[in-house]
Amino acid sequence: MSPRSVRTVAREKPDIRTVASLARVSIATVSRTINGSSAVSDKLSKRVWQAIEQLNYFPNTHARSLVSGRSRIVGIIVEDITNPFFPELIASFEEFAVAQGYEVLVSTGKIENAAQIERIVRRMLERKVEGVAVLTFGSEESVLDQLAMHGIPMVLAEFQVDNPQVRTLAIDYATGIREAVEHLVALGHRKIGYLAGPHTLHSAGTRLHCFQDSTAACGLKIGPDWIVEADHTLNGGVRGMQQLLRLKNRPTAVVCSNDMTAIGVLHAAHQAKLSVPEELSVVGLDDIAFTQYTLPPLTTIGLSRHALGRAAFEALYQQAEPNESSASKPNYIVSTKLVLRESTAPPPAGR
Amino acid sequence: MSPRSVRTVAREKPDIRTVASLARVSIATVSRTINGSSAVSDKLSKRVWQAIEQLNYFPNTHARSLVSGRSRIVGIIVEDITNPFFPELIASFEEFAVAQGYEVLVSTGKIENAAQIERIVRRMLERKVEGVAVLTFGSEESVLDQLAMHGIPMVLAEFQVDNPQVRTLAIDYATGIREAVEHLVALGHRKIGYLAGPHTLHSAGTRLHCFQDSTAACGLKIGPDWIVEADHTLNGGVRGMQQLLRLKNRPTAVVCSNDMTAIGVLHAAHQAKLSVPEELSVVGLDDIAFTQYTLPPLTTIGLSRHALGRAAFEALYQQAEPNESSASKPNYIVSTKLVLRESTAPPPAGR
DNA sequence: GAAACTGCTGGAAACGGTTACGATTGCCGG
DNA sequence: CCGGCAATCGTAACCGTTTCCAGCAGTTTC
Repeated sequence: MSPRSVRTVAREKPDIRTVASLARVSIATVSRTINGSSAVSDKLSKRVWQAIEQLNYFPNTHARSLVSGRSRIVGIIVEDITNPFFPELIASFEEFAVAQGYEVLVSTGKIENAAQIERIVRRMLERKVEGVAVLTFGSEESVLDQLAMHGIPMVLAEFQVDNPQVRTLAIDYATGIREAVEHLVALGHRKIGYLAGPHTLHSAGTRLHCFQDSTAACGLKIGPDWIVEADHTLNGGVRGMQQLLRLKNRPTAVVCSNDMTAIGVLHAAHQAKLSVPEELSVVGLDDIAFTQYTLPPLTTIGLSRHALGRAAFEALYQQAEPNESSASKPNYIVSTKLVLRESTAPPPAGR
Repeated sequence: MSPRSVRTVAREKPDIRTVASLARVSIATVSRTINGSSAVSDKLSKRVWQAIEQLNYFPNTHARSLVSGRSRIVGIIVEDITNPFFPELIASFEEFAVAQGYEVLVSTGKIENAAQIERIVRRMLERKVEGVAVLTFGSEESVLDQLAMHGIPMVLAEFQVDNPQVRTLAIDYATGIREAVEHLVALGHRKIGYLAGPHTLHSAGTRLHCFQDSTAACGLKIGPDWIVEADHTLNGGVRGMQQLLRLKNRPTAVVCSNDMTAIGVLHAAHQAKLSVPEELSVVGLDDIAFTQYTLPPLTTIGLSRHALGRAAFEALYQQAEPNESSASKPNYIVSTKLVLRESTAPPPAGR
């Protein structure tokens, strides 16, 4: 009738049966040639592929995962979509997942109460994910427990857990952070402050330890009020810096647990008429894109979200794919390194 | 044997059959009470819910969508995950989708050649999405065509298309942009530049038109080289501003097609020792979180990603849910408004 | 008091694949 | 020429739901 019906007519979606009959073989053979699950003669295989091509056929994912029990879906849980680090991490994770024919189910949004946890676990379970990457704050241990209870493989960053279903991605914060404090020390700084991440976040803890180790190794004495806990947000950085500014004896440099914090610090310093880097040096961590465009451009410890996303997916993939010939359980290591820009300089003359 | 086996034992996942036999009813009845697809007596209904509760049962999504033909998955396609606007948009979209029991399939990543388009369409088709929100650059028309050809409902921002399967979200850029130029004019500016988005992006086109209409309405004459095309990235903003700076007669204010561009402008101005806002006023568009923390904080035209994400999902939902009693095809409107911060001021004395 | 409805309920047939199992074929050595 | 074995293929069972259809009470209507 209407012309539009022509455009959307799209002849019936082809069956596996359609393919089989066009190729004059059984549906079992079609399935086998598609999945390579068992040998098919060249002659038939050719006919089948030809029919598939001709019909523009592709298998119905739902039927497939219903019978095989494998969904080819992996989940990823992050909390702070506002920090550009995470979108890029998700994008990378997705890239590798899609390349292997997996789809990814993303859960963003803070998770604060039992109902939300329940909801996330439910989503993952309903769609029968084959694994979940948990890259979040630390408040989610109960998510881990529930997922583990259902036997779902997981991977998490920088947080050892005794469950064999859980793999840990080792991130070498130590190197980058050491480079950063050595850099500051070389510039002449002796009083270095630290804006930590939330104590609930495990990776924030290891970052802090790396900082403490590095300063100790350099023979620095770090005043206890030079270390203040922020929350990895812009505003947290502002407040943290304001707290440092109230000190009578304050640091001449401050390293931050992430870039968002550092950008907040820049803002707070400017408000207080403190010029960076002349009167205060600051270094961030993550190397998000914005750090190149702050005033001044931020010296920061680079951490590749691309590498992290890849490692996260691969760790999952290995557990999901039974045929993957590696009984090994490699310790994925993601490295970090200092990238110098313009937010660091020697401390002001009077120390 | 090992203690761990206890933790992951997780008795067999309950069937619909398990529920049925525990409740002493047929599986048809269980299905009906769950879906409310047809009346079930109170007595049986109660027994069924009780059994569900007791077994901690939930339906197998794959089986469900195999037979029903409905996947309860919607897709969303964005290109620039690096612009914080989009992650927040995705998060909002996801929030509303999940609230309605939908799952969302995200496709990020630039789409530049036919193979990538093919890949995206394939992903959406394989998982049988019930609709797709396309919020991207303009280069993807062939994605639209292919999706439309398969009869998949779509929603896109600010881009009219003649296909009835496609709904358009109207975004009221006019108001916010008018407020912005009126604001600048009130401050005394008469020479206003514009850093446009890529011409391939339709919404960038309408933004530009709004700017031109507003300046015309104010009786301003805009020099042709005051309008330069950027690409909505940080670096694009830098380059665009540098181009404006090369002009002998350059604008005293510049409005940008988005915040990323504006932040780039701030950076370029600083490099050129131009102080904002004293020597140059700049206004962005989007109101991403970072604009509060730039130096100076950016005056920008706010556009709620929350509202946009909601509108996008609802437009899709309406097309997907047959029972939704609205034959109406509402024009979703998302509004914009100017938010004043510190990047605008009267032009320097000598005009 | 039978016929015609109404409202619930259960049996069984799909949905579109994968895969266990058996059947068929071809090739080989004896 | 025959038995045996490996390679290949087809038949049918199954995955966990939804839903059509028929059955069966309990009412209502003549």
